[in-house]
Amino acid sequence: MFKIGDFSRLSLVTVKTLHYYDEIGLLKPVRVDRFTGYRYYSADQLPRLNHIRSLRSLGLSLEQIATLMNDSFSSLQLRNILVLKQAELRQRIDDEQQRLDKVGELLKQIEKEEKVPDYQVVIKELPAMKIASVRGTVPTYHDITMLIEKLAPMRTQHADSIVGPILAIYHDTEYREKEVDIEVAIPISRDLILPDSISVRDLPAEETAATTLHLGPYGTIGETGTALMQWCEANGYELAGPDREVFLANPGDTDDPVNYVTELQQPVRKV
Amino acid sequence: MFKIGDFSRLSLVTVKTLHYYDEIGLLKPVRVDRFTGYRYYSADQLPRLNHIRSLRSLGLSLEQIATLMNDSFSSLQLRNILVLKQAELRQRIDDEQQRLDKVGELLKQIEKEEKVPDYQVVIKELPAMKIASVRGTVPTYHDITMLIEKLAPMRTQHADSIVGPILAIYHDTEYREKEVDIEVAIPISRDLILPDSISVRDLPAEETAATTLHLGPYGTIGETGTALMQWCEANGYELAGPDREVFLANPGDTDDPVNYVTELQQPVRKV
DNA sequence: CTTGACTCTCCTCTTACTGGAGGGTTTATA
DNA sequence: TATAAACCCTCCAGTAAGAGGAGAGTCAAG
Repeated sequence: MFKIGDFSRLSLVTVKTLHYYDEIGLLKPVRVDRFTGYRYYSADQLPRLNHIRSLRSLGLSLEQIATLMNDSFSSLQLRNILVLKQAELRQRIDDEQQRLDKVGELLKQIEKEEKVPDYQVVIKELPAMKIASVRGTVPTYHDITMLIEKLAPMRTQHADSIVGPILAIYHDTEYREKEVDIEVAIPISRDLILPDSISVRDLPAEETAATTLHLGPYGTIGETGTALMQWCEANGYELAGPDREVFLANPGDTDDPVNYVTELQQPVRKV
Repeated sequence: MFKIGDFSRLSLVTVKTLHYYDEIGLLKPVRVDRFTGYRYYSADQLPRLNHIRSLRSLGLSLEQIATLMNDSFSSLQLRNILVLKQAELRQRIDDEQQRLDKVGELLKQIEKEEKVPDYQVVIKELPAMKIASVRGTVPTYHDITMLIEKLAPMRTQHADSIVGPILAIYHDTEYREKEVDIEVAIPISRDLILPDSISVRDLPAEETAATTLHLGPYGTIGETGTALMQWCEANGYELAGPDREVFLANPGDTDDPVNYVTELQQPVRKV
């Protein structure tokens, strides 16, 4: 029988860890002195401890290890947990790899431009969503309100199905001041039965989009849009689909135009 | 100005997270009502929050982000932190990949044998170490004590340089009962000036070794060794170098032979 | 005026330990 | 036999980044 210090040296596991394993019942000393509280371990416990450390080095949690070792661990249980762990590890490696790529790109940008990149523009993924929308060609950008009004019944009758802020999709492939082809949409959670004027469709995901926020009234939104396009060009992206405006905070939410928040989204592709 | 709930919906960041960022001073609301304690955010704070989330998605800690954003963040600082993160991510991916490989191997073994693998045998890496040693051919295994005695001055005069338990290396390429070529060694932390009978050398690392514990007196250590060899053969490893015995708990440490602990180590290579 | 939606602070919980304070025990030495 | 060094104990606090919840106060609509 060894005192905890000796056992620690034998096993190359710290005393603190042994205390902890005792506390959670994973590895209890073979004897505890009733009066002094001293823990005594026997050499036979080394294999169990090795087993624990071995499973831990695979990344299993102590809880998983405990279940494995208590329930007269069947190989089937072990297999299940390992398969789970395998999936988790694959996922994690994937994530970390993506992060690494992102970090690398950012670094390249810094080296090249010798300055901090412009965080006003954020590259992100636009998730797929189901939308209720009206599309039409209106005389000027301003007349978008006509389209928005057509969606009014949504707000009143299907408020509980709305899962996101209203947005506009600009279908013109070129910029134009007049006769603009706009689709106004509201994200919904499920198919709805709606008047003919409103259609329901799936808006597909966009893998990468350059996005930026426009704060305040809509008067200067054109400049913000232009700046976004320029950013895309300057950073080696090409436009890949109709751009969107997401009205995060709009006249329906707040009274003071200074509080309006709009996200401009431009799907892009790395050239 | 938005109440925290609205700001949370705008930014897609939970209220709890905003509370936390306020608490650690990373993003303070633009106004806090003196009487109700209600937090009010302004739309201008969205870019900063986006910036924070963007850096976090790269895996930076909030502390790092805070320094970056407080110190009127220079691109040089950002670069340094990113390079650091890059190295860390590479390391992590490497580790996880190794874990994944290990898990995969273990799974294959389970599928094949339909049983829980034998945890008595652990595959691990033997680190390189500097040793003080004596090597000689002794009549029988038992006479290893003669060699150990030659190392006695180490224990008395250089006790503070000893960094591990005493071990034996069996240099015979074939098993033999008599005239055994043994090296007895003690791991040390630095070069020492020693009598001619004791030499100092670097013991190289072994990438993979099958190891097992032998508990109790040395009488049956032969059987344990044989079992280890058989395990290697059965599991598709071939022997790759002289085997070792590490005397984790030996007559110098404990009186009762039942407490002896010896680790048998056999360097191997996957065939 | 009430109801329901929001918000506040404060508390605990998460993993697998590490570090330390304050106090008792063992063992070797003088 | 006294004492010092080494060893051991329990209990507490802390880690990162919030999540979850209790209990109480606040706000807006009908």
